[in-house]
Formats: sequence, structure tokens, C-alpha cells
Amino acid sequence: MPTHLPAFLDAPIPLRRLLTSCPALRTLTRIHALLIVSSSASSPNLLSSCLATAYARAGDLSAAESTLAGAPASPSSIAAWNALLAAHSRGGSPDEALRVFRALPPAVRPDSTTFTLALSACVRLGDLATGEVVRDRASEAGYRNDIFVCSSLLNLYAKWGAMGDAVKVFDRMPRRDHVTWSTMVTGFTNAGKPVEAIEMYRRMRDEGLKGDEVVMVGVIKACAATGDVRMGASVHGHLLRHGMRMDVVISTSLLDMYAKIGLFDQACRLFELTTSRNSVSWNALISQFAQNGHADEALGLFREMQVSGLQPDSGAVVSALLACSDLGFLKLGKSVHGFILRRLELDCMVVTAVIDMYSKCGSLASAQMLFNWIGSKDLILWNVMIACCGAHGRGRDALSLFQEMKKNGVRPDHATFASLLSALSHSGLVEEGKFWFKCMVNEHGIEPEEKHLVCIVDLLARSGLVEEANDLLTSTCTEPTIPILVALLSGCLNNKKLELGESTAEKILELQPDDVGVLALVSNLYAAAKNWEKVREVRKLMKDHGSKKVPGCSSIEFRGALHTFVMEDQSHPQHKEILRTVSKLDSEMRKMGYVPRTEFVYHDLEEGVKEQLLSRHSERLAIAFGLLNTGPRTRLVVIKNLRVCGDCHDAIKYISKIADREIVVRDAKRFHHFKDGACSCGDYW
DNA sequence: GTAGGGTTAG
Repeated sequence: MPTHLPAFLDAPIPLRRLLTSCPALRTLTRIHALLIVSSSASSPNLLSSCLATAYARAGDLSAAESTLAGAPASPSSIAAWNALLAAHSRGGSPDEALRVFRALPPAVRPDSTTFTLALSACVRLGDLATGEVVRDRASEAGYRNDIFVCSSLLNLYAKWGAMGDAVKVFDRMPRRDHVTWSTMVTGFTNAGKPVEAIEMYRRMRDEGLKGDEVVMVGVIKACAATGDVRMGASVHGHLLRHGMRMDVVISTSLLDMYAKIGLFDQACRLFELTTSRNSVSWNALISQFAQNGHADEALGLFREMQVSGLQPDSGAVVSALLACSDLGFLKLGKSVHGFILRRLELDCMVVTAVIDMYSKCGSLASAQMLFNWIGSKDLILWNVMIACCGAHGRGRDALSLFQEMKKNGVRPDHATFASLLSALSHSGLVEEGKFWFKCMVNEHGIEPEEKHLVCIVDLLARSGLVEEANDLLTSTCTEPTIPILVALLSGCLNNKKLELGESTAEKILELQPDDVGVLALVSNLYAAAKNWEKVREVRKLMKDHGSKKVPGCSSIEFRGALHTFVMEDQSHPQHKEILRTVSKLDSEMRKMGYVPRTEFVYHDLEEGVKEQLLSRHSERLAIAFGLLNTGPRTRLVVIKNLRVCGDCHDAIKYISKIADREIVVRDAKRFHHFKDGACSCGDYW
């Protein structure tokens, strides 16, 4: 042992200085060893506190804790205990922080920092109950009105959906600062109450406080949530006028807001102006494009992000997968999945996006395999898998998944029931549908929303139980919306319940639909009821609203590019070949017994013209393209923006037989798997 | 040794 040490240890002030200068762990352990062998240090308590703090800072938390626990407890050691708590919190072990908090020696009196750190740990864990124990202990210790303790408590409530409790704490706080206010603004925004968030900001301004960058981020998010373009722009103006720092977080929330409102040009401009872009700002832009029908732009940005040298994180791949799902890009989706396996952690959110991608690109089997392989499944993952089965017409599979989910202790929510009821309705499982609808309302206390009512009315009405569907509506829904009434009306038409049909049609017309498909259905009902005056009236409406018809559009992926077809469009380079294929198929189909169902053409035209229109429906053009360009027996996956009409449904069955192909069509509602002249949905669709 | 901010799965 070097001879100068005793003198060194007898001089606690230089030693303390050394310890607070963040020495390396190796130096620390040496000093510690020397302190142990020499009992000559003059202030052991103080030194162990310094040593423990230094250990905590250097990252050896167990050494820090044992140093503290080994020294006699003293009031001065609270700072060191706090350092330990903070290090646990920072290191991502809030549970350890709470353990240390609970194990504080009785002689150590926790201070404002201790309680604040313990509350932060509760925020990370979402542990409201422990948070309230901490709050009570803080009150007893005299920190009831401490601004740090109160702000942390506010944050705990705000982050975990207890805004009511947050408001109570906020109202009794004697002093409030920017942090207090921003916690409330952000809390309301994240709780889905943007109007209250903006009101909070107004109150803050009324009390003479100016919003800083953090408060403004909450306000910007609230504007994005309300979709208020004017307010959003005025907040942006306010930031510029007040010379606020346009850091990457502010820029990202602004660009996110513009994109959410639909102003993509503005969003892109802001993105270009952002100097220190990071993965979050890229992801914000990519995800907004992906979520708003601009999948191709999203994928372009996803590539650009990689070119710029940033490796995509889970947020980016989730958006890229969403874009792949939207376009039906199975190959690209698979390669993103590969990238995830090689480079990223497969967390629940990412897995859900991958599973959804496989299903939406037509590969339910891959989705199921991955789902079965995943250990811990959250609510959304279960909901997605149930929805996937439903969309592919596997009602019974959806139901057994639902049972399994409950067995696993996951509580179904409104979305679970929407997926389940939709699955049951696509498969015509009437008794099950009625049973689970009742269960949803009575046992789970979930109020039926439009999405649930559409499913159950559709299920009942299509199965001939039109009156029962109507009774259910009168008892559960005061103001049925157009989609609900449409479900009822088509049941009336198919089952010749014309009286109820006419009154339903009347209700639909009162709601002034501008969708030509809806009007056509109404007109068909009146025609069936021989109410020709009404037919004329509705036909006139259809003419007036003709421009609002969404054109049918189908697409198919080929060699990484999307080929999109609209009925009248002749711009595709293979247009002529495609039409030749279509008419060749048409004549072969007719030989096999196909009869065109011209009732699916809503225009007043000659039969021959109607037949030709049917044969050129966009999905048939896409299928013809697929047949022309892919090898024998290759499976075709076509995506259509509207529903497949009854005639195309018949025709594609024949085509699958003639061409000996498996053809998958994803329409606006569900998947149809055609093979060997039949469709997996049996003709129940 | 202390409190508040941006994206992302149904």
C-alpha cells in the first residue's frame, strides 16, 4: 500500500472533491478498498455518501447501494440515495428505483427529490396505486404543495388516463409554472380531449404566462387532433412571431399536424427545413403518407431515409408495412419482415403490423403462422388476428380466437367485438352473431356503435330476419346512419320485404346520400315495389350526383410495380392485349353457362352495352393483366377499392376454372379466394 | 440528486 494514503484519507475535503469529479469505476473501487482498510477517515458518513453517489454516477448501482446500506444512516445521506434512485430510473429500471425507495432506512428522511423520483418511477410503470402511496408519504413529510412533487403526480395521472384526478391536483396547487401547465395541456391532448387542452393553454395565457416550446408541442398536437387548419396555422405563426426555437421536436409536431390536416405540401416543406432530422421526424412524415392513401410516397421516403444514412427503426418499418398492406406488395412486405428479423427487435407493435401485412396481401396462412409463434399477445394483436380471419371469411376461426383470447385473460373491447361481429357476419353465423352482440351489450357494457350495428343488421337482414334486424335497430339505436340503413335495405330487397324496404328507403333519402351506389340500391328497391314515381325521383338524384361516384379501381402488383386499372382508362401499354384476353375469357365463360347479370349496371343502357361494361369492370382488367404476364398457376392477388359486384363474382369463378389459377380479390370489405370455379365464401358475400 | 415535448400496430 502506498505510504501517502493515510494523510490523503485524513483530508476529507480533497477526497470529496475527487469523488464528485466523476472518477472511473476502477479508481472508485481502489479508493473504496483503501477506505475500508483505513478506519482513520474523519467523516465516514459523508465519505460513504460521496462514494455511493460516485458509484451511482459511474453506473455500479449495487456498489452504490451496498455502500449506503453499510454506512450508518444519517440525514445527510439522502442525496446519495437520491442519486441511486435517479440512476435506476435513468437506466430503465423504475421497479428497482421503487424497491430502493421502499427500502430507505428509517433514519434517512426522503426529501422533495426522493418523492419526485419515486413518482417518476411510478409514471414509467403506470403504477397509480404506488404513486398514491408516495403522494401520501410526501404529504406527511410536508411536501404536499411542493411544485416538483405535484407536477410529477400530475404527470402520473395525466399519462395513465386519470385526467379527472390530475385536474383535482392541479386546482389545489398554490403555484404553477410552465411544467405544470404543459403537463395538463399534453395530458388533455393525449387523453383525446384536444378542446380541453386548448382551453388549458388559454387559461395559462390569461394568467400571464407565455407558452414555451414544450407547451406549444401540446397545443400543436391538440390542433392536429381537432383538424382545425386555421388554428394550426395561427399557432405556427405565433411560434414564428415570438421567435421560438424551431427545434426538431417542434418541427416534427408541426409537420405531423399539417400532414394530419391533409396539407402534405406544408408538411414536406417543414421537413425540408428541419436541420437536425432524426428518425422520429422521418417516421412522422412516412406514417402520415402511409395512413392517408399515399403508400407510394411513404415507401419512397422509407427508401430515402435509408439512403440518407438512417437505419429504419420500429416506427419506420410499421409505416412501411402499412404501405405494403395498402398496395398489396407482398414481396416488399416480406423483405421488410426480413429486415426486421435481421436488424430490429420484434416487438408487439411491429409483429402486429407484419401479421396485418401478410393478411392484407392475401397470405392469411403466413399471418396465422407468425401469430401462433408469438408468445405475449396484447389486445390489439388479438383484435387484428380476429379481423384477419373475418376478412378472409373464416368466421369460425375468428370465434375460436376470440374464445382463446378470453381464456388468456385479455378483455375484449369495442374493436374486438367489431372484428368478431364482422367475421360472423361475413360467414353468415346468425345465432353466434346474435349471442355475442347481446353479450357485448349486457356483459361487457359496451354501447353498440355504428360499426357493430352495421354488422349485426347485415347479418340478420341477409339471413332473412329483416324484421328482427329492424326491431333491434328500434330498440338500440335512436338515429340509424346511412351505412346501417343500407344494410337493412339490401336485406329488404333480397328478401322481398318491400313495405319495410320502402320506409327504410325513405329514411335513407331523408339523410341525403350522395353515394351513387346507395341511390342505386334505393332505386332498385322502389322498382321492386313498382313505385315508379320514386324510381324517377331517385334516378334524377343519381344523375345530379353522378360526379360524386367513386370510380371502381383495381390494382395488381407485378415485378415490384403497381398496375392500376379503371374501367374506361386506355392508358395501360398492354391495353389492347388485355381487352383481347377479356373477350376471349368472356366467350369461354358463356360456353360454360355464364350469363351476365346486367342488373349490376346502374345506367340506363342497352343490354349489349351493359354486358360489355360488365366484362370491362376494373377487377377483370387487372386479372387479365395478371394472366397475361405471369406464369401458369401463379396465384393472382387483386385489390379493389369498391366491392366486387355480383356479376364479377360469378365471372371470376369461371375465370379461375378456365385459367386454372387461384385468384384472390381483396375488395372494400373482404377477401374472395377463387379456385377451381368456386369462391371460398360459397356465394355468401 | 428533482417535474413537462414529436412518429409508429386494430
